[in-house]
Parts: sequence; structure tokens; C-alpha cells
Amino acid sequence: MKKIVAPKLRPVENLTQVDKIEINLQEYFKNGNFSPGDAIPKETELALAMRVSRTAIREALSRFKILGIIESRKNRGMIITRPDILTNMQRVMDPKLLDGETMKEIFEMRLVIEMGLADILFFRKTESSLIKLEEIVAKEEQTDNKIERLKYDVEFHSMLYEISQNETIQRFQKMLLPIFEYVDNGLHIKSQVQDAEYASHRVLLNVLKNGTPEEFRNKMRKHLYNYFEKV
Amino acid sequence: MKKIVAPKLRPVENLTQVDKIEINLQEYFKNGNFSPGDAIPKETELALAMRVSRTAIREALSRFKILGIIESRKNRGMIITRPDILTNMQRVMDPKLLDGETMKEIFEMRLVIEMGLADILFFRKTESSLIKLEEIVAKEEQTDNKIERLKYDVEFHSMLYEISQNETIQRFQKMLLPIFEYVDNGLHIKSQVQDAEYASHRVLLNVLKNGTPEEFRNKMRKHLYNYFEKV
DNA sequence: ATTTTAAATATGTCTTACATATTACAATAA
DNA sequence: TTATTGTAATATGTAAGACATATTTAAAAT
Repeated sequence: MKKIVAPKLRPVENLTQVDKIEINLQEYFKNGNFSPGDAIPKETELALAMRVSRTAIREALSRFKILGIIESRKNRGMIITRPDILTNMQRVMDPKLLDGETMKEIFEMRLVIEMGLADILFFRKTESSLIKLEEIVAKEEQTDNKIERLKYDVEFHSMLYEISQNETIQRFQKMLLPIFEYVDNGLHIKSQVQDAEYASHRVLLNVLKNGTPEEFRNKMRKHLYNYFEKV
Repeated sequence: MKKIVAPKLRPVENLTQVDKIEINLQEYFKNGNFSPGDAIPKETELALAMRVSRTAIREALSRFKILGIIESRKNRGMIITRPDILTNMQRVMDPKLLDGETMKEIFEMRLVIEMGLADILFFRKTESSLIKLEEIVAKEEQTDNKIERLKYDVEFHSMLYEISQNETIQRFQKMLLPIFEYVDNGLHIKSQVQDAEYASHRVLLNVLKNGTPEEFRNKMRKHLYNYFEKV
């Protein structure tokens, strides 16, 4: 029997109708030059225009609600809203669902950000913020409890972000915290042995008080690079 | 007539049933210790368990589909999937929908990242990547067309991110490009007058070739700080 | 002029019905 | 037996109809 070899066939498109409506709407929102507050057509009109049922339209619209792109005023209609760029990212920031490679990259991104922050930190540091850092470091040094120390580690770095006074960067860091904790807990990193070069929080703080941005970057590199095989 | 003064009342909760189901499911997914590929209960079971209609369940589930948290194999059931942390952010990254303050903060974040990248760039730069940068700079210098120059500007900085070999950071940059372009186009920034300190792409390239990470950071600061009133 | 009523409207929810892709398994042909 | 084809069961996808309800608008009543 002759074996029939299948010719090059592309897999059939496997999008549901709702998926297609979603794509349609995304285009519509993107190109519509909408501003927050603008009304969009009502469900029945959309259903009529796209020749689908109201059910399907509603399922697609529901997707955009979780993104914060639209909002419905009950019984009045739906409007375009100002989405929050970080909440959606936050929703899916689950170490259990991310792969190792991505987490390593995210951790490297943290390193990039914390080194890049140096100039801003020296520019925006205040007496009170340095005192707060001092308190955190002091408490950290007074405990041997591993969990406690981890807590103060998070607090120290969070405080640095706070000093930046950049809300977006701060929220970005808070969002990534689950990843950092996961990495800090010893997965995907090299041995925790702290070599002679290691820079402690105390060292970082002293540099921030009396040093230069350049010194701070060097110490921060030594503080965090410890977690990498190589950069 | 006596005027009744309303006591301090909290606004009534204004969540729809689907919103509540969404919250329920978010909890369920988060605490369920799911791994990608795991199946979740079928729609009718969820509807029964939550005492709501299948329609409402479907609208809520649909929301998680756009986040990439679940996926449905048609007629077989739904499974947990590995979400992409950046696509959702991308969906809402529309300069028209963001407020000015957020955009300024995002631009500052760019500055932080591009300065923080220095060490990695020097570690991962290659001959071929330097040649590509050289080509971009050469083409930029040969044109006076404003739009062309903007194009090469984007290419230059994109190439830097590429050298980092960090996919996440690269995608982050690509996602923010609309913002950068919007800012570059002259809104929310100080005068474009380039002071004597200004560092060109040519300068940055030469430093990357023969200088140190520290020099690179200084030049990058001067290259980008130009866009700020003060940092 | 002010308040009350009533109608119209659009979203929210539920129910029922059926279509359809996938799977597993039985039936059939080689 | 072995491989292919057919078939039933299943869960999701889609549609349509019905009604609830909050909001708005306008008409009606005070």
C-alpha cells in the first residue's frame, strides 16, 4: 500500500469566536483614540455589528474589564477607563507558574535597577530616610533568626526603593518581591557562601551616608552578584 | 424642616456577581498550588459549587483567559497555563490612557535601567554587537532628517538592551517604547537644548568600546538626564 | 418651583437548547 | 492480529429568551 505523505499543511485556526471578538475589540480600542471616560457602543449594538450573540460579546468585554480598559456603569453603559499598568502583571506574578529562566532574568533585572538607582538615591536621600535605614540595619544585626533576617533584608531594599520617591519603580519592586523571596530562599542561585568581597547592608548604608554613587554601585554589585554564578 | 446629616457611611459594595466570582477564582488559583498543565473543575461544577449560573462562571473564567492563567482545550476541560508576565502590561501600555506623572516615572525608570545595565553590557558585549552599534551611529550621523534620527535613536538603545541578552529586560524595553517615543517627541520634558555636557551615541559607543562601566554610566546619565528638569 | 411617578434604557443574571471538537472504545476491514 | 473507521460520551462554545434592577429622563402631581 502506498504511504500517503501529508503535504505541508498549516494547522487550522483554532480561535474561538470570543477570541476573535477580543482581537476585534482590542483593535477598536487601540485605534479609536479613546480617552478615559469615553463611552463605547452598547452590548446589543456590538453584537449586531459583529453578527454574534450578546453572550459572546459579554464574554469578550469581560476580559477587558479585568485589564481595567473598560468599566461598566450598571444599566447606563460602558466607558473607557485609565488602566493600571502594574496590577495585571501583579496578578500573574506567581513563582509557581513562572519558569526558572524567567525568574533568573527578573532577578538580574532587580540587580540592574538597584545599581541604576544609585544616583537618584544620593539625590533624594533625607535625614529621616537614613535614620529608618539605620534602624532596619540595627535590628537585622541584633537577630540570628533566619526568617527575621530575611524580613529585614526585604525591608532594607524596600526602603531604598522608597527613597527613590518613584511610585512606579516602588510598585514594580513590590510586585517582584515574591520572585526575590523565592530566589533568596536558595533556588536558582549559587552557593550562599559569602566571600570576602561581600558587602553587607551596613556597608551599603555607610556608603549611602558618606560615600558616592559610584561606591554605592560597586558595593551593591558585590551585595547582589553573590547570588549569581556569573553575570 | 430639619436637615438630616448623613452619618459616616461607607459606600455600599458595588461588585457584580461576576466580580465576586473573579475574586473567588483568583484566590482559588493562588492558593491551589497549581502547576501549568493542571486541570481545574469544569464549568458546571464551579457553577454548582458557587451557586451561580454557568454564564456567570464563564464570564469570570474568560477574564483569566486574557491573563493567560488558564486555557481551555475545547470540549475537554480547562487547564492552568504559564502566563506571560509582560503581555498584559503591553495590552494597556497606551500613552493616550496613561497620565503624565506615570509617564515621567516610567521614563525615569528607563534611565535607571540603562545606567544599571552598564556592567552587564561590558561583560556581554561582542565584536559583532559593537559593529552593529557602529553602523547605527554612522547612519544616524549621516542624516539630518528628524524622523530618521529618531529611528536610529530607538535602534541604538534597543541594541544596547539586546546586548544584555536578557529577554525579559528586552521585552520590557520594547513594551515601553511607545512611552519613550511620546516623551522624546517633546512632551513632559525640558527644553531639548543640548548643553555642553551632552553625550552623543558616538560618545557612548566609544566608551563601550574602550572605556569602563563607570564612564559609560556617567555618559549615559548625561545622555538621558538632558530630558529632565532635575533628577 | 419642587417633588413624585412612571416609562425607557442598558447592564446583570439565569435558563434552556444545541453545536462541535476531543477522547475512548467498539466495530470493521486488511 | 493490526490498523483504520465509526460512534457515543463529554465539556466547552454559542445563541436566544426572559426577567431583575439601577439610572436617567420626562411627565405628572403637589
